[in-house]
Amino acid sequence: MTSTIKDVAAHAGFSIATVSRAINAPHTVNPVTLARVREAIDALKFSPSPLGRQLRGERTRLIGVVLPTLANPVFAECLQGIDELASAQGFRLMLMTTQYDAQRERHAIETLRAQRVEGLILTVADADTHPLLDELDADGPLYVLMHNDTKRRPSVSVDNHQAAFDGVRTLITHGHRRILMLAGTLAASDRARQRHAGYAQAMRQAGLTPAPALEIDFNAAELAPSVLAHLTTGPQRPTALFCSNDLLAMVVMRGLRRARMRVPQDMSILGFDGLAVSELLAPPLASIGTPNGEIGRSAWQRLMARIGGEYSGPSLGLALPHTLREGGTIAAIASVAHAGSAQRARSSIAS
Amino acid sequence: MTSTIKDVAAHAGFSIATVSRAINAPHTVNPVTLARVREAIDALKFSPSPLGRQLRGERTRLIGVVLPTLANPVFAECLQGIDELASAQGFRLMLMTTQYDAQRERHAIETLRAQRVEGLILTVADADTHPLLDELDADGPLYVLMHNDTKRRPSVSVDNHQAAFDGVRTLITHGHRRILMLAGTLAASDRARQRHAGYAQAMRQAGLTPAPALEIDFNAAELAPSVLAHLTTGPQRPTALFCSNDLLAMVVMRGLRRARMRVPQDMSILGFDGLAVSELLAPPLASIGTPNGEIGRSAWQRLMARIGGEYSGPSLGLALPHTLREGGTIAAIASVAHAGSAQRARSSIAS
DNA sequence: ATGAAAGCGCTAACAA
DNA sequence: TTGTTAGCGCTTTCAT
Repeated sequence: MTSTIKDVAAHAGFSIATVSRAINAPHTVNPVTLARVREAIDALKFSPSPLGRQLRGERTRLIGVVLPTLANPVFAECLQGIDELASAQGFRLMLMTTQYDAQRERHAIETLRAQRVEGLILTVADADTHPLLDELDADGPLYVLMHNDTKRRPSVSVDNHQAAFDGVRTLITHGHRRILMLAGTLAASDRARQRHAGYAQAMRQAGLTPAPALEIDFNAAELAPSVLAHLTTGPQRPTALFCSNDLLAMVVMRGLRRARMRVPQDMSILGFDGLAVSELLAPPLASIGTPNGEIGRSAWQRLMARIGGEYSGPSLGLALPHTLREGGTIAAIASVAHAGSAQRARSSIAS
Repeated sequence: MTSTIKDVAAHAGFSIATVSRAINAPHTVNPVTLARVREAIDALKFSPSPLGRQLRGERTRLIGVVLPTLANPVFAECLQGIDELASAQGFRLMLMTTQYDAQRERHAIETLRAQRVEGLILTVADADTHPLLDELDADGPLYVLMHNDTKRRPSVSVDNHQAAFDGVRTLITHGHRRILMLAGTLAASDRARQRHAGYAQAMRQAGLTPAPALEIDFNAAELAPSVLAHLTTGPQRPTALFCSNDLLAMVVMRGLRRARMRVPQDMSILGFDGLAVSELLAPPLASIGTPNGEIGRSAWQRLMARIGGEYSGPSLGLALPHTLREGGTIAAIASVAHAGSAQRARSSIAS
């Protein structure tokens, strides 16, 4: 294994060039020679070092993947999709996570670039205004964005605006009028903004007034009391929450339950991501689903197309279809009106 | 960026050797020279190609990670832990997943080895009988196993036997006597066997008869009718289920609910993994927790120790402490006895 | 303190 | 068809 092409050449009694050819262009070498070389390769358990090839300026067969985090299954699922195709096609993946930090995004890209990856698949905080991406556009490597829904750069995503619009429409259709949007770590991201825009449009179109997104630190795993109060008290309290991702929705759901609010009777909840696990909740979380595995695979294919030079210039941003999973966390507004009965039910659950 | 050490040398007016020294051993070069070289480096935005270094036989600063899947957050969390330390220490991670397939395990290891990784962190299906690991011991890169609980090789895990024992003890303490163990894809893995052994020991110690683990394909996302029947009907039906992982537990929980079984009143459930998401269920899943991030970090540290030559021979298998998260899915057996009331409750929920 | 040169494993002209 | 040779970018003797 630690043997080199030289060893094989010596063992087989030919030059290293012949060995190289035997490996890379078998048809150009005499069958008998070929056989001998192969024998030697087997005997020495030789496998050509990618390093030599890579340095030689050949294709490195290395793809860099930059993700915010793996703690969110969304990205783990994307990565899974990428990995499927990558390993099937003999590429190696180099992974870096950024924790949504611009500094780390820069570092990751530079590291990967230094490693001479042939391409990059990335999810960044903000795709439109990212100077790094301009640099990549300028002198490579080629990249495809994932989950960054932008028209200006090659990307695979869903139409976040439309998806949020559809979801909020559904809430409105169920009779909700006081709908609040909750956003997590993504608050500063392009996705969050687009989702909020979709929410706002749906609200306005129904003659309702959109509110700014309420930012939640969902790593805290506990809902802040002030937030909870905001959600649960007062005559203007929302009857439905649109959460910018499922993890957040799950945390909120739990927080509400602890405050003796019933979901969906006292509060409807709509998530975003369509995580497999969130469907296992009781009731299953209603959520706008993004085809994560497919997004990963699709990003891979686009990247390969770009690398192969068959890049279709016109369609920069590819939006895959989103789905609307109607779980059990959306109630028609009628059932919310009866504060009295909700009250009763609540106390019956109490401790 | 695409500039080489040569360009820098030319630009600075020194030889490439001096540039190399300026980078790797600044103190050995004249301060004035150093300044000039650095200037050139900045001007050309030069960063040394890892490829050259790697080929030169230097350290590649590359670590391979081999995991069964990323669809299970357990591994995503481990990877997250690894990545934290790796990027902090300037290492690059090369990732491959195996889908629990021995063939792919082999392929992954060979690929990574060919890439000249300095070390390997892996989770394999069966650590004890794995011929590949013997090869690695012989002349592979150094490795550390993760979540493979074996005494024979360097590994970081929990004591699966003990953990399962503790968990099942708790079920028994709650009065359960007919406890069944359910296993998923891991059925063939060393972990699953150890967990089953722990289950069996706890059962026997309480004078109960352990049953073979019931194998469930939890990728199906639906419980097979035959399985469901097995769990829910007959006088010998179990009152508690010990699931070999949380994902499985979640699927089972949902399946039971659909069959109008209440958790925990009609069936207690104990999971394994302690996933963050499973705690967001209602009720929160009782689960034996493994410190995944910590396992990842710990595996990293052991690997670094081995690579650095400070390997502590004696303690091959490191078992991190597991936790027992007592969620809401375990009921004392008394409440199960009243089949009548359960029946009533069930029908009141019906459709 | 600096430079010249060899070589890591490999591929691709170019020769024979 | 096969061999010779020149690098790819870098580090590292060994000279100077």
